[in-house]
Amino acid sequence: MTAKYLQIAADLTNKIKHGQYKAGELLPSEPVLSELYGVSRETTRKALAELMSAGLIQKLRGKGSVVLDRARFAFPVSNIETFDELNKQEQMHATTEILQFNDTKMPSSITNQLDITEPAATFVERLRSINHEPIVIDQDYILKKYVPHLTIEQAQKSLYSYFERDLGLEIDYATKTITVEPADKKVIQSLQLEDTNLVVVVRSLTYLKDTSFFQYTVSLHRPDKFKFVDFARRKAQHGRIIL
Amino acid sequence: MTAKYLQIAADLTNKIKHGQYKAGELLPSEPVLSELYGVSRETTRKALAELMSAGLIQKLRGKGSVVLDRARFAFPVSNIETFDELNKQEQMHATTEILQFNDTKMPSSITNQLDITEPAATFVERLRSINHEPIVIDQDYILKKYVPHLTIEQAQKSLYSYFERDLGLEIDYATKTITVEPADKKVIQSLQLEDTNLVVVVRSLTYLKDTSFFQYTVSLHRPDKFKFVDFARRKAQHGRIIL
DNA sequence: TTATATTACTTGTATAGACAAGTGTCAAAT
DNA sequence: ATTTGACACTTGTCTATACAAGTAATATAA
Repeated sequence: MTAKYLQIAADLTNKIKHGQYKAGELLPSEPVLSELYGVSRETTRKALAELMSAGLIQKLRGKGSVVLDRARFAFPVSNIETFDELNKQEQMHATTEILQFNDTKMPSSITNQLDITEPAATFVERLRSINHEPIVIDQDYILKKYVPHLTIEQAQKSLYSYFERDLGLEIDYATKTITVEPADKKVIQSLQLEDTNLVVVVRSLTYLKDTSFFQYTVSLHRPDKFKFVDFARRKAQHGRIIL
Repeated sequence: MTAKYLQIAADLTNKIKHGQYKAGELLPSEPVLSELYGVSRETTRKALAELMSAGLIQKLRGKGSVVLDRARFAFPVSNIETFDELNKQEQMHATTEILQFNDTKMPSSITNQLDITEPAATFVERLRSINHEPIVIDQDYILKKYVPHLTIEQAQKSLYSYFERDLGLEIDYATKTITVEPADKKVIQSLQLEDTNLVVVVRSLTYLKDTSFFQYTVSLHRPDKFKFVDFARRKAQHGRIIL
């Protein structure tokens, strides 16, 4: 049973998504929503806090909660985090080619910093293409401790749905860095780079709900196909540019 | 008077920062903290929720709140959002050269999407360098409606401190996109690009607390000096890569 | 007409209490 | 020795209530 406030948040999100509450309009006030859903005001406020942190509404003291216009930008790609989900939702001919698949250890650049007791890992390198254009190379190091029996078939599909649905792993948070770096010849060839030797490198350290580190990913993006979108509130700081 | 839960959050943040609570350790439990600060449990929980969303702790049901190791990465640059603050905190010889400063209108690419009634704006283009190395060009369009009398002296210093401290503007949220694009000759020269003609482009739309749009910024980064760090929880989605 | 209060809304903060649910320990039963 | 159960902890959810503070419209007084 999921919590009431999450159900309410999901319901409100849907209603915004489908235009029942339009950008620029005010949502019903907290007491009204509370009456509507049959919950206390605090529960309603928790639901609204979810929409707030997702950038869907802005709460204005003394006035109400406005629906933000960001919906226009955010929704078409919302909740798409993996290549596989993208493939299903959009009408695109997306393919995944496995370049490498073997046992290895977590790179020392990671184990140096995180004191990992069992560095045994599976390495998967995949080339992702859309409409026969290579877009990105994903290099994944997945700790054997949490995913002992990864097969090449699962890597062909979606790793995340295997982790979460089949294995029940609860992926919770990640730290990411984005840089631009020169690529080696193999990468240049795989991504069919022509005018440049630079690629966008996204490095992700992914953690489970219980704070255990379990996956390191290096994504090499073709610079002309890369776009990163961020919504950031001033105080609770997320993305940050370091000079 | 700032809220109790924010004071508690700030206090806990400091204590984590100064090693009073170390990475991997558990914070005192919610009832204990509540007793310590003399507040109710719900107030304590609000404070912990702040640390949670900042990525400082992870709450574990049935166990407690662990201090995350991310502190190591996040703190040296924490709260540094502007070039001016960076200059003060770090021991770096940072300079700002104003390339352009004039009246203009908000670009049509923006006014097309946001229906702005008064597009009159101030344009500021600045070249930022560290240790005599050019790092980034910032192009700011600031609506006259909110900042009528911007001077070249303020642009030389920090725009944000002028907006927030002097004018009392409450900056609240922003949408950002990061892409990699070819630069024109002027930019190539200013940034002293050699091996490439690509720059990292960060476009920001900045909004006030009352949801009014007031600033558009285009930052052109030298690719070899660019680094973006993000902490993202799985559900409340922030940074997102779009293919 | 203009300024000032009143009033009725809105969200923000804080409290006290209750129960659910997950974790770990230790004792008792098997 | 192993499993089971009770217990004492932890955080998660939800309620009901109260007051503070910001907004906007209206009525009142100057």
